[in-house]
Amino acid sequence: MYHGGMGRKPKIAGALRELMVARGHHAWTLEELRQALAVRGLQANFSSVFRATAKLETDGVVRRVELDDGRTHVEMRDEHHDHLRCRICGEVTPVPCGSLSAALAGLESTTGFLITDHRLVLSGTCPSCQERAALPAKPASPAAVPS
Amino acid sequence: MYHGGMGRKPKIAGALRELMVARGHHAWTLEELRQALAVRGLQANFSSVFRATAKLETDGVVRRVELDDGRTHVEMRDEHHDHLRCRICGEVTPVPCGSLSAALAGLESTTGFLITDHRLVLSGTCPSCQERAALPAKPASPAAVPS
DNA sequence: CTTCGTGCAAACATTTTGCACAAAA
DNA sequence: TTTTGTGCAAAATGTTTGCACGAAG
Repeated sequence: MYHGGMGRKPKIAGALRELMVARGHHAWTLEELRQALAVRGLQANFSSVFRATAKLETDGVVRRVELDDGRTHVEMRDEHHDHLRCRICGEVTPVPCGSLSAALAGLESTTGFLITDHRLVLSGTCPSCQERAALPAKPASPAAVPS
Repeated sequence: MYHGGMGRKPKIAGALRELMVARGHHAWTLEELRQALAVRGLQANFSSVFRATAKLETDGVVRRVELDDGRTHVEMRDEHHDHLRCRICGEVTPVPCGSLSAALAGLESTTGFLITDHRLVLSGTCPSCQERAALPAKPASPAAVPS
């Protein structure tokens, strides 16, 4: 016995757009999107999130990007940018790729390739995690410093 | 009834190294490696290729890179470089990333990130595929020119 | 003996699709 | 009615691990 359409709270795709334009987070995995919807009171199935984002992609609203954690991420499709990902906290920050353009133009002429797209994933440590790493593990227990 | 060790033709890892240093191909998927071994007469199991490459990675001989086709690729670990991938024929060409270094240094100071690694995947059309696309589908049927 | 590399199968993680069905048009 | 969006289950895809076992030391 199926109960698919259920109450069918109107729309997942719409809620996803609201979520993603609200920012605070930049590149979402499908599971992150599903959980964020749940927090907002919309219990959606993973498949539905998958299909809703697929539709948003078709409509040109979002773009799918592969960062380096094996899962696909979805982001709003504003102007092109690259990605800075902190290896410690995992947060993804967009960065403009202006300084790259010149380098790409040079590559086109030296390689003969027609470059139609690029994706630059930068890995490193974000400022907050650098601070955290610089501090003793806890001021309260200075003897607990690991190395 | 298992017959695991079989004849155990000496070594997969060694054969993989030979394959990969021989070049002609740059970034290999595990399946590509397995097939290439088969052509050379070494029937290896996918898992064995997986583990052999894992070992090579641990030994610092190869590196794993995620290009944009969903599968993991393996490449020899010489100096760092970026990747040009043709969207038509799929061939991957390494390119030096010298011109990028300056841009990265600039990003470090403007973002506060400590950038420890990067991966640039360029997509486009390689020279051969550009030629192929520019030609009429076949010289024998000039009326078949698409646009 | 122990260690290592291997084949095979199964587990695992993630993405995608098939099907039924409710709501909307 | 048809179309669309949905839940659920299962398939598809790619990666990883468990286990037996032969070869090497």
